[in-house]
Amino acid sequence: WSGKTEIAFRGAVRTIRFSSDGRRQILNFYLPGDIFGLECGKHHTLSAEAIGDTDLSLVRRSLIDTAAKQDASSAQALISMMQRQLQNAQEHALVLGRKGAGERVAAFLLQLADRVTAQCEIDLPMSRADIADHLALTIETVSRAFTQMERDRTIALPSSRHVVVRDRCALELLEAA
Amino acid sequence: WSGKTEIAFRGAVRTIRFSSDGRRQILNFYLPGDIFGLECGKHHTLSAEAIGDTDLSLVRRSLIDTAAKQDASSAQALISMMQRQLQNAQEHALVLGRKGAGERVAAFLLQLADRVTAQCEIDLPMSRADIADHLALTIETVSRAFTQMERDRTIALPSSRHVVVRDRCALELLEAA
DNA sequence: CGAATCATTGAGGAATTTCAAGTGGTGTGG
DNA sequence: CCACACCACTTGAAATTCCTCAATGATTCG
Repeated sequence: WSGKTEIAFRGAVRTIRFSSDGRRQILNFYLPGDIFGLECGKHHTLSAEAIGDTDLSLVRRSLIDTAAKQDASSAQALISMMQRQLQNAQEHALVLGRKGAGERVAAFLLQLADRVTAQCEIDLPMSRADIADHLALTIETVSRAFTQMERDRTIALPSSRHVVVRDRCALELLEAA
Repeated sequence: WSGKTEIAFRGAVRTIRFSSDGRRQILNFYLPGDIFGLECGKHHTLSAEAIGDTDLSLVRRSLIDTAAKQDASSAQALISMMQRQLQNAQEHALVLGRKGAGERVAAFLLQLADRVTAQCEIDLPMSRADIADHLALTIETVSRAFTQMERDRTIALPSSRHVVVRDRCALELLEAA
């Protein structure tokens, strides 16, 4: 995968990097409407995978660059999208570096809740393993965090891929912990 | 601090984010010649501090943006700088997420070694606390990692702020571990 | 129904943090 | 010049958190 920028229409996408010894880190998940691939420079440093059936719109990188060259406003748009990506990456570093397991999962759920239309009903397109590799935890630890939140009545889990946020405040409190 | 992009001439700078409960995460260190502040969008999400005496060159953000608008090549330059920053942030997330204490310190030293002229003699401008807050470890763990490397003859520590890389291969091996 | 995959749960172990004490250099005042 | 205080750093032992390993449950699909 190289030289393309993409927009997810349906489904979900994960961007991945592998450490030298094969451990997987999921950098981000992309939902319908999100744009990704902006970071690709000359070297391929990451790969992207669809999660389940996904419709994408591909845009050649060269098209974007020439558009940015010719049109000041597209250049500005590109720059501010990259700024958001950069801030997002830094936020992620903060979460990985300075938060415990429960706090990471809470932050993840809140971030997701803000991105979907029904802000209390989240359909997780990704597996526990994906969440674990995004938050730098194990599957088991993620699962335990979910169960704990369910016990505390912070969330409900009608099914393992469907989360209902019962108490957003408690979730925000948990994130800060 | 806002709306400025800066170039370090002398000394060093750290960029910082605080988690809601006050824990500090140092996102990056900047050495002479480095450029930082590209990520600043409308909201201030991070702050920057000089480490010791530092000379800086400030550039108004608006100047950069207008330059990018008028000149295609400056826009391209800005975009590729941001790409590098983004890749760097993702690499950092990988380090924080998927590496142990020793590996993080090794990665940090290698990264630093590649940035200074004398590739084996590193003068650390930052304290152990700064390194700890960058690598998401404690002061003590960083200190222990240094001591361990010294015992293994991987590095030498003439003083606590001066590192001599004795065996770069061992360091690279350690990083991958 | 059985197999396969994904998720949950529990017990034990490993790595890092926390807490507490000690070292070493540096500057200051006697 | 030495005693002292101060700071950053180092070191050790105990505590905590998360991971590993192993078993069990739930859901889907042939």
